[in-house]
Amino acid sequence: MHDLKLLRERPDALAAGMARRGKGDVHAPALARAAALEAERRRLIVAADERKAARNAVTAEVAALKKARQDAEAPMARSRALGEEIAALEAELAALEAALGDLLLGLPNLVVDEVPAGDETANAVVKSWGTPRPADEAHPHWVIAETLGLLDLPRGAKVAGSGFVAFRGVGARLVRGLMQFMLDLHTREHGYEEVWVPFVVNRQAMIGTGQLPKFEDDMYAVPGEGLFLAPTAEVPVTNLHRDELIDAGDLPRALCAYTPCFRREAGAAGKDTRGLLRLHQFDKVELVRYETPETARAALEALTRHAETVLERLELPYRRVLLAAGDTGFASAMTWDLEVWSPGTNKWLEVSSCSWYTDFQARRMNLRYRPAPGEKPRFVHTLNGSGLAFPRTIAALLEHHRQPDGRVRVPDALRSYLGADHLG
RNA sequence: GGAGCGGUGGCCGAGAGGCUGAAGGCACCGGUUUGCUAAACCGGCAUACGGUGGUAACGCUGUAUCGCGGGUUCGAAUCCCGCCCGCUCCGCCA
Repeated sequence: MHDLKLLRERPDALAAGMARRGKGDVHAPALARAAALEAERRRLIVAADERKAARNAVTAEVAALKKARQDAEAPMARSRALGEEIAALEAELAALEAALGDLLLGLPNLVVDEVPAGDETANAVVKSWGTPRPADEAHPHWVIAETLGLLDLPRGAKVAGSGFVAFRGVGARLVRGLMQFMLDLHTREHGYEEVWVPFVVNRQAMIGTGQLPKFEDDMYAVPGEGLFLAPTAEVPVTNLHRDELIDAGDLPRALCAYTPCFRREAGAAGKDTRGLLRLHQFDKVELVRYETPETARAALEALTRHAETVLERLELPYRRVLLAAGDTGFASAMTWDLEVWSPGTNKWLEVSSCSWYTDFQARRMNLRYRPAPGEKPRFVHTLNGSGLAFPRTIAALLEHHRQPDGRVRVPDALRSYLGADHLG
């Protein structure tokens, strides 16, 4: 959500910013319409406010007359007439603001200057870590996992459909171990507060972080309840402080949470569907930060390092990719993806997306802070990133640490959680 | 699911048709006093959206806001209806 003042005073800047996302002027009609509605909105406010002021004056007259026990019928009639005009203007205003709100909620965030313009072909690898194991397409993770009995794809599909998986035995324990390992790392070494949150969220929360209204088709809805299965912990965790005014002394705040994530992936049928690459339900530990505008950029680097540390401890080669404007998510102003190397599929797999939302989400959530006593509230800057998503991490782990004897070496960091140094 | 009670500013808490953007307190800010701190005293202290003046910080001004949405009324924090949330009790339940 953008500041209406920006729409009014710098519509060109808004349009230019949207254009950097590389999809031509797709937002130009909405911007033009929003600007027109905004002008009309002000006209209606002025008209309505004038009449309200008049009514308030008339009402005071009535009170004075009544107190003096005099006839007040004339001002009462005037007030009634004003009331009807006000009601008509307000009805018009409400309809207009609803339309304007819909338009504004559908406009993406502006990216910051250091984000390259263009589509995903302009994405830039800014960092690499580790030595990727040569491609070994004979041993993709789904083969390794089924051979070792970690994963039961057919039975997952049996109970919920394709895109839902069952882990078994040591595989299930691996999931639990990853959850504990990641939460321990972020809480003990990176200073995050662990939270455990609802896995379903209401519509307002989904609007707050930007999933709605635009991406409703990708979400699982709970019929009749007005609820959605959380597509990422970003939604329940970031919305925890919705509609709050935070003391500056309480910033920054760093929260981390494990949650399952549910995504319909409505437009993705047939793409990367083997094994653990793309699921309707998966697990993730998420990092969320509330920052001031001054600290937010540095916090994005810090949060991304926290996610990278997970990969380093798991001894998995990865690279950091700065997303170009056109590939940057709807609500994000800047995103670094972390991609882990998957020798079994000969691909880099996205396992984390670390984003800085500037004040875009905070406006939608009405999440503010007071910089100093006596100063006016400002919107908080929000950030989040996976630290990490489990399935692709597991895929890379199995493929990368597979030994010639077919067993999988467990990295040191994970051994105490699994109680074993090998799988299989 | 049923019954009762409640939701007021950053926080606590009065108010029960007009004099209430809202008493009082806490917190916070400025000042007086003070060896320092504390205390005491004086003053200040909501937000949003408009209009207007200023490069701006901000000033002046209007409107709205007492959980949300409707209604009654010349006028609603206050009365009525619906909804949401919280607490207590009952029922059901892992």
